Amino acid sequence: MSSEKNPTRTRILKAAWELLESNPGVAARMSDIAKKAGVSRQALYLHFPNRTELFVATTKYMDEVYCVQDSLADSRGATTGEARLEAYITAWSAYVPKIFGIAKTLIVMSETDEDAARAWAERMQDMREGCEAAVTALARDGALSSDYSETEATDLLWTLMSLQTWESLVVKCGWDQARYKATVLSLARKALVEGAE
Amino acid sequence: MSSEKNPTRTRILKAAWELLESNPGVAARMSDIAKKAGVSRQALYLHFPNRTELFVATTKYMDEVYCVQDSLADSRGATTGEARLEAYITAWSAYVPKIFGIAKTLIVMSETDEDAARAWAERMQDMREGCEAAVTALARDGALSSDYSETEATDLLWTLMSLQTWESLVVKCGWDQARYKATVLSLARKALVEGAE
DNA sequence: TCTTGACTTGACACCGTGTAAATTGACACG
DNA sequence: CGTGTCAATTTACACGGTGTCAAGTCAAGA
Repeated sequence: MSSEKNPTRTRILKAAWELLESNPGVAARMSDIAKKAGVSRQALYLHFPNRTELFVATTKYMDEVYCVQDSLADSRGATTGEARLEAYITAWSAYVPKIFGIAKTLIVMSETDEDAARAWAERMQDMREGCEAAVTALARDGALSSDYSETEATDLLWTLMSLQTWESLVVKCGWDQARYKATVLSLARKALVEGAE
Repeated sequence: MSSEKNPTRTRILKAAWELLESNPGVAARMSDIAKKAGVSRQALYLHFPNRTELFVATTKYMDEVYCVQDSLADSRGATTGEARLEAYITAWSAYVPKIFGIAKTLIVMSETDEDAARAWAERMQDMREGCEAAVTALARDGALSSDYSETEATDLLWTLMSLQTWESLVVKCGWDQARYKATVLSLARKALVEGAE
């Protein structure tokens, strides 16, 4: 939608996206983004009130491009709780590497910037709801481990699936995506599914 | 040792410590630290070449105060691999909350500061060696799960025990320390120990 | 032709880090 | 007693990055 509406705005968003993706965490400067977009630095402030809001808008733009809702919603089709758990972990695993660059930047900024913190927390809340749904489905099946309450199980799953865990295994330890996914899934099963091997 | 040697230097270190502990991640400014230490901002530069080095020195000062080596070394006394795993997780669990404030700051700084990144990576390397030792002990006992190579098992344990995992469960989800420790231990056992329930 | 809106240029204020120079005050040594 | 030295102070400034402001350009459209 916004692609048609406002060409330079999307040009800026794409520039920000590429920069954040190519070196995650290292917050790109406004002048870098402007240069990449072929636009003056001040033009950025015509479209976004400040740096943080530009980055937040970039994440929203990405969600739009990759129809996030659709891909994460797939897990809702699963019948059993265990199938749902697997479907959700699979969908999320595919999503994480795409958003890592910008997400990492937002996480780092969260430490000093209130708006960034709120924006990021909101996204993580959405993700948490998916975890919660999987846990609830497990509980409904009577398959949830007695070691954890539903809330604790959600906390744990949410932590296992966090960007930080992905970063640790994939980026820092050099695991490939398939190994990562299989391990998180296995860990989640062993911890949360009653009687799992 | 340094406590005797150089009073103002340690006063600065203590001030930095307190500030970093009270609001983790939000990198305290030099002027804040100076004010807290009751010293001019410029005096800081007489003792430390720059902000990063001041923070790195603060972590070393903390290690000195809490004899880290001693407490982490306890796990070496354990006979079986499983006992060693438990001892190491126990020791580390007790240590994490103490260093969290400053560690978080260093992690955030790592994204933009080369020196901070190196200093932090070095500390994490030390921690990793402890994980590796526990995994090796498990393998020696023939108790290491066949799902993972020794390297992978070390990666996984290292990730489970990372500050990020602690932060997610304890800070963001509000778990208490005992619950955190029990869960990480249980997770590590289920994942890494062959035939663990 | 006149207007409007998007964008540009150039200048500037603000903040935080790091550097530099000149000054004060205490203490030790001959 | 003066002298040197060392720690710390004050004041000032350069630099880089964000965000603001004012004035000017330029093309499209009524």
